[in-house]
Amino acid sequence: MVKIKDIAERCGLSIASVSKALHGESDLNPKTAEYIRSVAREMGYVPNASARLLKTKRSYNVGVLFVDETSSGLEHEYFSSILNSIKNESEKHGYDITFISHHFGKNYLTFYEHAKYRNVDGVIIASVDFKDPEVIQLVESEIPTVTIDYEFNDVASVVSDNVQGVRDIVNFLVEMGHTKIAFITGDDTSVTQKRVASFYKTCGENKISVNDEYIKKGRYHIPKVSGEATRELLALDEKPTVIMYPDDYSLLGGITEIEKHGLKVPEDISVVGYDGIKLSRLLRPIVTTYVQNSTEIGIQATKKLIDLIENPRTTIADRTLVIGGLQQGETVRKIK
Amino acid sequence: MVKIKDIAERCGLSIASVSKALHGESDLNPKTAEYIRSVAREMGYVPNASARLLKTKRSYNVGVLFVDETSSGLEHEYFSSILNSIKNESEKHGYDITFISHHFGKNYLTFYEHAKYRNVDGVIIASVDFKDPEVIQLVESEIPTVTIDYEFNDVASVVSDNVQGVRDIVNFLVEMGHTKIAFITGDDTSVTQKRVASFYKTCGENKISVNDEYIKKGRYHIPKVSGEATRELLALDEKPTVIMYPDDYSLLGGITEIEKHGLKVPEDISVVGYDGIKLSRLLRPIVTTYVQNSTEIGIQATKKLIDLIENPRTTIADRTLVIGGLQQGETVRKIK
DNA sequence: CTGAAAGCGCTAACAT
DNA sequence: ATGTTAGCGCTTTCAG
Repeated sequence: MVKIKDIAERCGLSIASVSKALHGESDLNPKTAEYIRSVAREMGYVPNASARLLKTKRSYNVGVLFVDETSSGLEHEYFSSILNSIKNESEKHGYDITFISHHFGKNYLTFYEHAKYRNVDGVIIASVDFKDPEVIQLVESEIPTVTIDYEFNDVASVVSDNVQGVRDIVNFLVEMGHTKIAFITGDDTSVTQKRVASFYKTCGENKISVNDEYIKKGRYHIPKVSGEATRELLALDEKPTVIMYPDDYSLLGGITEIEKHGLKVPEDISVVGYDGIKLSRLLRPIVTTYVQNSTEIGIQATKKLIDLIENPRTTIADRTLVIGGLQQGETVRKIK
Repeated sequence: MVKIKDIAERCGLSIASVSKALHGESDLNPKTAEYIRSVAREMGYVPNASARLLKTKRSYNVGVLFVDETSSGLEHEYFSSILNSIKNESEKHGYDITFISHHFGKNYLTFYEHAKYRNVDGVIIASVDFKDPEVIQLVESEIPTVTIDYEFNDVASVVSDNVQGVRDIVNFLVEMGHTKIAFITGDDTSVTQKRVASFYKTCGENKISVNDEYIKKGRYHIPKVSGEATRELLALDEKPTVIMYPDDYSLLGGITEIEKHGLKVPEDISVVGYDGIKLSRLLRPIVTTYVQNSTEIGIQATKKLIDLIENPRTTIADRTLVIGGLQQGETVRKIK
């Protein structure tokens, strides 16, 4: 491994000069600097991030906390897309990514400890149980953090506009003549609470009285659960004319159930998803869904975090709202 | 930040003793060691991976090279699933993951340089252009590497059994009475070459003469391309009775095209995918596809790499074949 | 059993 | 314009 000292020796200069040349400091003869750089290049010099960090306390590493109970957080398109976006944006700024986890090396580390262990400059948190004491420990620590789809007081956040999302969906359904609207929700999280609140509010604005039997508790990304909820809805005396699902995967579970009953989408019953995964456009009929702008969410979160890291004084830990858009699709039928 | 020195001072001992206690060295009074550890715990000590690395040359960091032209490699379920599996397996062994990329911080770094910069102990390479000189530089370097779905001489690899996959598919099709089998391939990679070779071979074994018009060049994960290839196949005088697609996404593009022609799957024409993404089980009809064992691939690759890192002498850089399984599904119709 | 000291590769304040 | 030097936090010989 070639190091600064090697270059210094080869050039007959001090390591300080080499370091300066490599950083383009001004108090060095430009000729000398260029010479040093050419030698460095020729010798295949690559700086050592760890050695640098030890001195500067800056790792140029962004921690990413992305977990769920099933350890398959990355497999949900919404999150893998956000992650991909965080990765691309971070790299653009010269940062790398480190996944924060319960690092079971020799001994158990909490999220915060893991972040310290790897000296990350900041952490982006998404798709976790935000009530977890370890997550709270992390956001309350001195490490800059940005949360995605959740808001802590005084912590920067980037959130997809779930209120607007559900409002857009409901308004669209009303336009299409629907009033018997069922809603299968996701797990009980703040995102879900916002969606439900927006559902009631928008229904109210449209003078639609919500039938409580039409609200079913479901789970995110578990088609089977929404299939069951769908079955219950179909068993009602007064069936809904449209069912809203918590996400596009769940919608598929619902459609399967609907077809089992010999019904067709959207002729006999309409359905709406959420997320706007790529497949929602590939399926026939094209899925009616609210497309979350996952790429933008990742970009905003990363920019915010880097800003927080590099300009702690002038950056405020506010909330960034990212709006998506309704994909009208073909799974909602116009009534009357 | 509490460091070893702080603990040493608090205990009235030397930093050497503290370091030893923390590592459970035997040449230390057990009582003293336990005392030191309790103080460390109480003070909230977390080791500094970078400082340790500087001394030991071990980062406990695994580099992961995952790219494609569109910078969306992570969004393909096959790869995000492998990545998730690499992540989980690495963490189990006390390793973290660093994405290797063209790190555009101050100056451009090659993959190899980036790997050195971050001091990764080894690299897992997947989903890249394996002809890229930078990739070759990396695998030929002193850094331990494992490739996924590609084989270099003398480089450890973990590959999904594409030969068996296509064989299983073709044999199944033949059992179902098909002889007019079309095959839309993926990009021209070694994986594709293996699949095509296996296609010809298996057809031969079944005494089926392959009509060259039935072989179409396609692209992986681009439904539109396979849609077009499908259109060409449907325009033939003697249409195939079944079309094999390079992946499950592409299959959806094909189905869309088929339905545009007023044909139904599988009544009028059968289709087969590849990969076995989750959705392939959620769709109706359930997709007939070959399920690649992506989780196992990730686990094997990680284990191999760590073995290579920790036991360089005794570990051989061989090839590990991971087999999948045919998901019979419902998109292939039995003929006669 | 415990401690002193060297040094990993780098930066940056302080000389010269 | 260039060089000296003191660490960053840790491990690890080698002494005691």
